[in-house]
Amino acid sequence: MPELPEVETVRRSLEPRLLGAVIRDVSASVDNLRLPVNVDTLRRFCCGRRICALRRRAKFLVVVFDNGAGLILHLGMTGAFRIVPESTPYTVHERVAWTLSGGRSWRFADVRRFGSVRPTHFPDAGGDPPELAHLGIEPLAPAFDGAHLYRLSRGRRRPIKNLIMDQTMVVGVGNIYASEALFRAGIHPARPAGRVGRASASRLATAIREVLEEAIAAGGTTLRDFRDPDGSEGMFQVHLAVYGRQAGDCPRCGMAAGIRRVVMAGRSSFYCRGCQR
DNA sequence: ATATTCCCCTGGAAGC
DNA sequence: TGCTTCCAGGGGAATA
Repeated sequence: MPELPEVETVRRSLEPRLLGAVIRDVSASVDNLRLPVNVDTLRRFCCGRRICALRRRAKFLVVVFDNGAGLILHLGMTGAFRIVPESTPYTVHERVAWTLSGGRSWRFADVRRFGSVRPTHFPDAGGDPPELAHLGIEPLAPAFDGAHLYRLSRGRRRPIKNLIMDQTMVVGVGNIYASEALFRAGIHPARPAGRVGRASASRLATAIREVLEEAIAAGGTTLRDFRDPDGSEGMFQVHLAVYGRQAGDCPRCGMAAGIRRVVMAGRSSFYCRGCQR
C-alpha cells in the first residue's frame, strides 16, 4: 500500500545512503516485474554512474545519475528496498540488486511483482522524465489548494473519491488516504465530483495535505507489507479514523457503528454515514 | 472525451 | 485437515 507518505519515507531513508554512490554492477532474478526487466539495458544505463539525486514524483522514486540518465522506480504493492553488505545472501523475493561502491548492495524486493524498474533519460535537469509527463499536481505543492481542486472537479460526474485517486488529476493519494481525507473533510466518497462546492473543495484540499503530512511524519502506514529501508514499520495506522474500521463508532460524530465499508471502482471505501455528506 | 473494467502477481485469511 | 476462494490495490491498457 505505498502511497505518497510511504514513498517519501523510503526516499528520505535512502537518500543519504545513495547520494554520491557509484554503481558497479546490476543483477536481476526475474525478467519482468510489472514491466519487463532487461538486465543488459540496466547494466548499460547504470554501470559506472554516480547517483546525484533521489527524488519523489507522485508514488515514483526517481534516481538521477551524473550523465542525464536515471531510473524510475515504483514500489507497486509490496516493494521494499534495503542496503546491505555485498556478501549478504539474497532473500527469495529480492528481484533486482545494484552493487555500489564501498562493498554495498542495494536490493529491491517485491513479493507480488507489481513494482517496476525503468531506465530513463531526463530531457532537462530538474525536470520529469517523459514517462511521468501524464501525472497531475503534487498535493504538497503550494499551487494545490481548494481553488485548484474545485477547477479539476468541474463538470465531472465520477465520485470525488475516484477523482482524488486519479493520478492524472492529483498524485500520491491512494485508497487509504483518500478515505481518510474525505472523512476529515466531511464529504461522502460517492458524491459526484462536480457537486463538490468551493467550501468543500477547500476543506478537502486541506484535508489531503494534512493527512499526507501527518503520515509522512509518522513514517507512513503499515497494514501488511510496508517497511522502510531499515525494516521498520510506519506508525500512522494507529491514527486512521475510518480505513479498515467498518462497523466502528465514528471518532467525530460518535455515531455507533457509523463507519461503513462500500466498494467503489473495485476498492474498499470507508466513511461515516453520520457525518459525511 | 470521460470513466469504468480488466489484468498483472502472490500470500494470508476466510470459507467449506 | 486440506482444498478453494477471496481479498489486498497501483498503474495502465482496453473497453464502454
